[in-house]
Amino acid sequence: MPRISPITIYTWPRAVLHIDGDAFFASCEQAIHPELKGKPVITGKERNIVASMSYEAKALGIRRAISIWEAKKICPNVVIVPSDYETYSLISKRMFSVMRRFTPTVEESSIDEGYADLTGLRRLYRTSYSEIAKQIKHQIETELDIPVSAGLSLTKTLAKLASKYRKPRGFTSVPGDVIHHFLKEIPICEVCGIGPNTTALLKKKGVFWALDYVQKNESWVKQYLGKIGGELWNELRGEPIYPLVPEAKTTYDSISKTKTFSPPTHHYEHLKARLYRNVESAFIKLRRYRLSAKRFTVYLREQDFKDYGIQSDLNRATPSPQEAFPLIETMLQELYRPNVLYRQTGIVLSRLQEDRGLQFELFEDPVRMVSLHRLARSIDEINARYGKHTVHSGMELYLKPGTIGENGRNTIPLRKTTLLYGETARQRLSFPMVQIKV
DNA sequence: TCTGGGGTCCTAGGACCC
DNA sequence: TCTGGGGTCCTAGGACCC
Repeated sequence: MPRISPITIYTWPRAVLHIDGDAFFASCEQAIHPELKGKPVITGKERNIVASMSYEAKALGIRRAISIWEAKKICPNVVIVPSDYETYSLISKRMFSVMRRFTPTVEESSIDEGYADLTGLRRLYRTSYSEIAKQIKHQIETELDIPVSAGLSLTKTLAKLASKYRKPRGFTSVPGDVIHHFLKEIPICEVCGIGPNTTALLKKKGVFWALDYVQKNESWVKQYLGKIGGELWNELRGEPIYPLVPEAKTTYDSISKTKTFSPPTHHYEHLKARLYRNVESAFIKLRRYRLSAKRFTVYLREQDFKDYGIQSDLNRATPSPQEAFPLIETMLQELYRPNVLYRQTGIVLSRLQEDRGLQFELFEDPVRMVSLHRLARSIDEINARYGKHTVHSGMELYLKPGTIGENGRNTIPLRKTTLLYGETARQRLSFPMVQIKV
């Protein structure tokens, strides 16, 4: 038998560019409102938590996830703006379109960062990869008026480390022959994929820098860190494992909504109202993507930050919260302990499928099903026109302080346009309301 | 790090089947 | 008295990311 020799595939080194917006949200605000340039700016007013801060604010010691109140204490004249996600995603789209002018292989990894594969473009532009990278960065910064940092190297992992290396407005190129010099200066915890737990483990094994890591052998890292450990080991050595994924994300594996409230409460109806709000929000998003959900996970977070969840499936995926509410209420009852204070409710929708309209199970009431689905669509239309949660579950009235559930009163100040549906609204309230027959 | 919200992926172990 | 072996699928939970 003749020996069959393996086919050798020769690969050229890739040139991967990582572009990362510097203080992206705050920079967008400064681009749109030039009078804010040079000033400390923070976004996140609507949640009372700093979502993003300009470099001026960072210099004063303001950090992410602190409260707006604390930020004000640090710097009384800090400019506080609500997050304007629509504008940010518009600027984000323009950033990626600049990158796509150079190459179609662009991956949008989040709103403020992405990768571009420049491999092979040297001939086209008759210049080095570094020069092409600098051009892309320059065009983004001048056209959009926002600062970005750029990193260029052989793999996604290296390119991302490179863009982080000098910030803001930095550019770092790490060609193959200097990788080890570069990794000598990178603490292992900075590598994307190495979190706090893995860092702690590696520290015990004497690995502090990215260079220590790549100097271990592959079986060692696989033994301690599994598949991901091996992948990162290769990526850090310049061997590409992770491909660029140019397709835009069009669907989800799961959709969740959680919200923390204070003060914590042990009041059952209040929790239920919070949870129903989460559920409705999650379903709104679900329907926007034309999906339906089969699995539901209900979470309660206790005062000491312990989470308890419970999970259950419907026999068929649904796009309508009405169909899920009975199940969700049962799960909540199962989880709820009267003497515990809770600070957060949450819902996760999973086992998502494309919503292909209605398919009836035996024994189901088709008329009711059709009504429920039409109700959901109508609510979407009304809410699209008049604002989110204009029509919402009557259960949510428990969220208005000083009304039902709190002191037995059942009158409530409503927005003129507030409509209600659901059992609670019909049964418990005596004021005029729009009744929707289900 | 005194703690917000929304995601993805990996893995060990159990259930089940032949 | 001793007690197969292997594959697949599913699940819960952990870890990580922005």
